[in-house]
Amino acid sequence: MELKRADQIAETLEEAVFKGEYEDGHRLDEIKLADQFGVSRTPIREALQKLVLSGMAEQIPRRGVFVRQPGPVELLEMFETMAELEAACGRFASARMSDEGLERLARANERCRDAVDRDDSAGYYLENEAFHQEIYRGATNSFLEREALRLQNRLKPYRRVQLRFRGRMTQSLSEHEAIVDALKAGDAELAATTLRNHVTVQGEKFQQLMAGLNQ
Amino acid sequence: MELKRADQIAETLEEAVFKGEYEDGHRLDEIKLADQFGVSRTPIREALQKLVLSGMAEQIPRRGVFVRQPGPVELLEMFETMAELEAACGRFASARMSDEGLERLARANERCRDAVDRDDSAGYYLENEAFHQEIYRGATNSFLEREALRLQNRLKPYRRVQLRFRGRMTQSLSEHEAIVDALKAGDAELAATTLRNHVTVQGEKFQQLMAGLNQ
DNA sequence: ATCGATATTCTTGTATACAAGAACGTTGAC
DNA sequence: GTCAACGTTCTTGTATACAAGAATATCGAT
Repeated sequence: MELKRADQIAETLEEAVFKGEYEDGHRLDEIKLADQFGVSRTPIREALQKLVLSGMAEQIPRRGVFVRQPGPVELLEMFETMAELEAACGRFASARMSDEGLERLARANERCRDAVDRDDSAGYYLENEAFHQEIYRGATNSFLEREALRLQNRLKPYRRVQLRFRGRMTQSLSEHEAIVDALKAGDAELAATTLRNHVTVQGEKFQQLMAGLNQ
Repeated sequence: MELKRADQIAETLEEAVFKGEYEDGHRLDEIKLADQFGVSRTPIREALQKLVLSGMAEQIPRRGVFVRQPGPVELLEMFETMAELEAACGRFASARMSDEGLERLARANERCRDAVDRDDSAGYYLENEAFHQEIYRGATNSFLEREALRLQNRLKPYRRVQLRFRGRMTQSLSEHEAIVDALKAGDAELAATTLRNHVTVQGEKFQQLMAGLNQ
């Protein structure tokens, strides 16, 4: 389906905020953006409203729309929440995932292993994402799946950095195998616990890296 | 802070959708709404976009904005997700809740008991809401607290009906006491389990009532 | 040089206009 | 009577205009 101009612009702006092209507190100027995109202010205003409602910017009435990059505390909280959502997905998936789903999950993890063998962190990152999305799908709860995808997407720029730690890909793969085993065994608690710990480690690695950069 | 007109209209429309004033699939006519609220289409369009982005309506480009009342399956999924979010809040709160917070929680539950004694389901409903919000706060994770509040608010029209079941208030109160005990004991798993079960029962009661009405 | 008041400029929120696409009604053929 | 094509009407998406409020600049007094 064809997106209207305002929606296209919203996607472009969200990507730019993700990439850090605008720093925290930057005011998104309607007139400048209208010039930049070659449109009137109306679709720009509509696009900015999307950013505000998704939490990537905040609006102060009659003052403007300001970019909001999450600080370290908020990121920690988001990773904690992501860990709990993934644990919930794992719990449901352990009972509800079909045999086909388990097959796809195992294959996604094999592609993760191939990426580790190649020392390919970009490939690992993509296959890791697909691995987790297979579990969200396996929870067989569309609402929870959407919530998990939304937060996974929100944390995308930060999830990547954890792979910079030496040995993290190998460790992550090992954790994946424990997750797959728990799901195959139909062990709800084990699936929940291994997933929660797996994502918690992601958040911790991120915090450690940020702490290192700020010194 | 003073809300702009568009935001005021959005709140009014959201309340109307909550209350079921618009049935599922109803097209929200920009021109009619502009007349009704005595404004131009511009703030109406902005308000409608809020409804779309919060999931209460869907937009089909160049066709219009249509109200989306969740069906039974989606409601079940939302209650399931709510149960998992509350379990997560309970897990964190068991370790992080302050003594003052535990005091406030116990007092909120005493007000629930008073409402049961009066056979006051409206009062119970309000105090029950405050009870749960105290646990969200006690999780000491602002992001998770906002997510839980958002879904609690979304499920508001449906949570109320469960109290129509005979004996449900007394049962709910009993479950509350188990929750308070688990939090006081600092038992993360018990807190999570009792909260998850408590909210799952809410969802189940709702389904049973809907099934009865549809016959 | 600094500070407060006032004036000016700029940006936002809303109103209105217009083009394009969708929905609906009418007409003619079968 | 039904269906397809065409014409008309209505609604949406975007452009532009304007008023109001916020931000910034300037000027005068100390």
